[in-house]
Amino acid sequence: MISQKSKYALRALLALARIAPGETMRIAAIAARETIPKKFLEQILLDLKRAGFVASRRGKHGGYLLLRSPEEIVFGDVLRLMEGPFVPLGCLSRGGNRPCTDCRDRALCAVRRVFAKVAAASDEILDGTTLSDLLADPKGGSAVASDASMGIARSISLVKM
Amino acid sequence: MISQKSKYALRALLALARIAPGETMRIAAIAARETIPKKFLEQILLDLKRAGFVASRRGKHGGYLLLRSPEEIVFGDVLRLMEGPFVPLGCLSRGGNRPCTDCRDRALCAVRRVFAKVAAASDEILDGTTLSDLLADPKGGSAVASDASMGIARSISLVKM
DNA sequence: GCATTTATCTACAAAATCTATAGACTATTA
DNA sequence: TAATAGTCTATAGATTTTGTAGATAAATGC
Repeated sequence: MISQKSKYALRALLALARIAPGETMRIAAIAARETIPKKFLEQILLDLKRAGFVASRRGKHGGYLLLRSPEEIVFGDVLRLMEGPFVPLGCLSRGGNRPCTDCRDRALCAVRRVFAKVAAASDEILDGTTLSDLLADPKGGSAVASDASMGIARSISLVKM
Repeated sequence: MISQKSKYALRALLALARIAPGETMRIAAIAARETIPKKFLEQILLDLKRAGFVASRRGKHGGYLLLRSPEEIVFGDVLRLMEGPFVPLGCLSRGGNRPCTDCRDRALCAVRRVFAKVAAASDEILDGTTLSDLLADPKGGSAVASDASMGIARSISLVKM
């Protein structure tokens, strides 16, 4: 389950993506517009700033602005910043293959292997979607085709183990 | 991130899948074999029992056994039992389309749409993997092909929105 | 310079969730 | 009827999440 913090971060970035390039938006304005607790949002924006997603200006006419263009702001990057590695198992940190501490036999590793697939499939979507995908087309979201019905998922190609 | 509880549940089921059909395995034995706190495992097994995955016998020579065959025990079902709906956003309960309470504008819905894809991709893997997949082939896990390298994910076909 | 505005920082607190433990109880078997 | 093994309810400790408080620092306009 994604945290409120991540959701707030994505919404704040989307709010900033909607203003004119070079302009700023105040924390209070973002908070009001997106229904986010202001003091909580402050911390989130600082995290986003330290990670280089946004910049800020102080004083009158201050506020926040995007530091990268919406095409360059990838969902997966934002989520990994806010949540730590977005993986279903602790031992599955991005690219890492270190065993879990309580992984004594093949059984757990088998479990791990399944969740590695889940993580890879999630990353594929999250790393293939940027802010601009959401701005451009309210129906779409990423380059991935989407025309099947809920229960009838068919195949995923090339999921890394 | 998957909970310890789910991991324990899957490991316990795998342990039961490895004994001869019709035989039982005691809680204490499962706990020792899989390094799971015994009293915690008790609760987990009760949940699994109420959901119809396992049955139990009391008294001497009692214990637990699988109620369904390993081919019929689907990862996704176990996880949804232990974790609630395995989706990245609260408003994405299985099949449901009810809006989030704080989903005021298109922006958040756009966020929601991306995570719907993630949920669908996860479900596809988790619902396509059974206990028997793990028992049969320690290298495999599900029917999904897996031969790409980590960073080079390519395409996912037919992810439901 | 001074007041105002706005972001920055550190610490803390309330709430929820996760993980696990305790202990009394019930059913089964020998 | 004693021993074994699952059942049930309550609770406690730890961690994480979510949010708040209050002081500080920088920029701007007058």
